[in-house]
Amino acid sequence: MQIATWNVNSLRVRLPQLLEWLRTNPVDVLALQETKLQDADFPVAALEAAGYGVTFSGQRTYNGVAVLSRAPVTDLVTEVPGFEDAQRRVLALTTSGLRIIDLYVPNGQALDSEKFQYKLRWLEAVATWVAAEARAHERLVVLGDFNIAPEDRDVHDPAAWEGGVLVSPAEREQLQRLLAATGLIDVFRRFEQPAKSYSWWDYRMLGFRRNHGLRIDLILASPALAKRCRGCRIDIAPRRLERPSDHAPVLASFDLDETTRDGAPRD
DNA sequence: ATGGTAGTCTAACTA
Repeated sequence: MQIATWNVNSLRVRLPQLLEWLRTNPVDVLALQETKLQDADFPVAALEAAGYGVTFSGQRTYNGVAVLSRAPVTDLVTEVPGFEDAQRRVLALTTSGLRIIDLYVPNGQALDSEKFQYKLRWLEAVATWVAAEARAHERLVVLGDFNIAPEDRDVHDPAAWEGGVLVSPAEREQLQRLLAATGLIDVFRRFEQPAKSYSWWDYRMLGFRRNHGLRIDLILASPALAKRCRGCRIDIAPRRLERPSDHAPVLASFDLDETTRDGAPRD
């Protein structure tokens, strides 16, 4: 079972790249962010033809999340309980025995901005919701664009970023609180990784060519699922293409067989 | 000290 997340920064622009990527990376579940499409404009037919069911919560111009899945979907949620929000940033569903929560965390713009306060309030509400989902679902994956680099090793130049959004103590603490409250695990760090591994590079200042990136796209798994995670990697190939998204996809593979070859339960 | 690029939609906002 392969699961991935990709902030495509406009699904309309990136659809050809997405279809090509799915051909060579036939993942079972793909969480998308920043689709920037109203539901009526979602490219249902093209993705169904590629072998995926589509579930989406869209908005014109900004935000928008979607999940592509090979297996049927149930129990769709597109609102954070008790949190009024016109912005389409969350999508939860169940497929293949897994609870999937796709998140597009607010960027926050600047630490002294109204948008940063919104980011913190949003994270607070989402943490409460995800904690409830974690209690209800043993096999939970929370993935997406978190717009938070968890640690300094996830930042190309921590000194240059100090005092900025994506790395500030306030939002990092919110992320750590979410992990502590839910037991969720950042599976990327469960495996040996190349040094300076990032998932997002600014379009400006030759960010990608100089590997001036941040790792802000995460796959979090519940303890029961993290135990079954067999790998996690960032695929930077799409970031090299003409007219790329500023984010690269992140993939994780899970071994969900209930038993080993000799029939004994695996743990 | 500021700007650089991309997407949406042609003005300015968001990232």
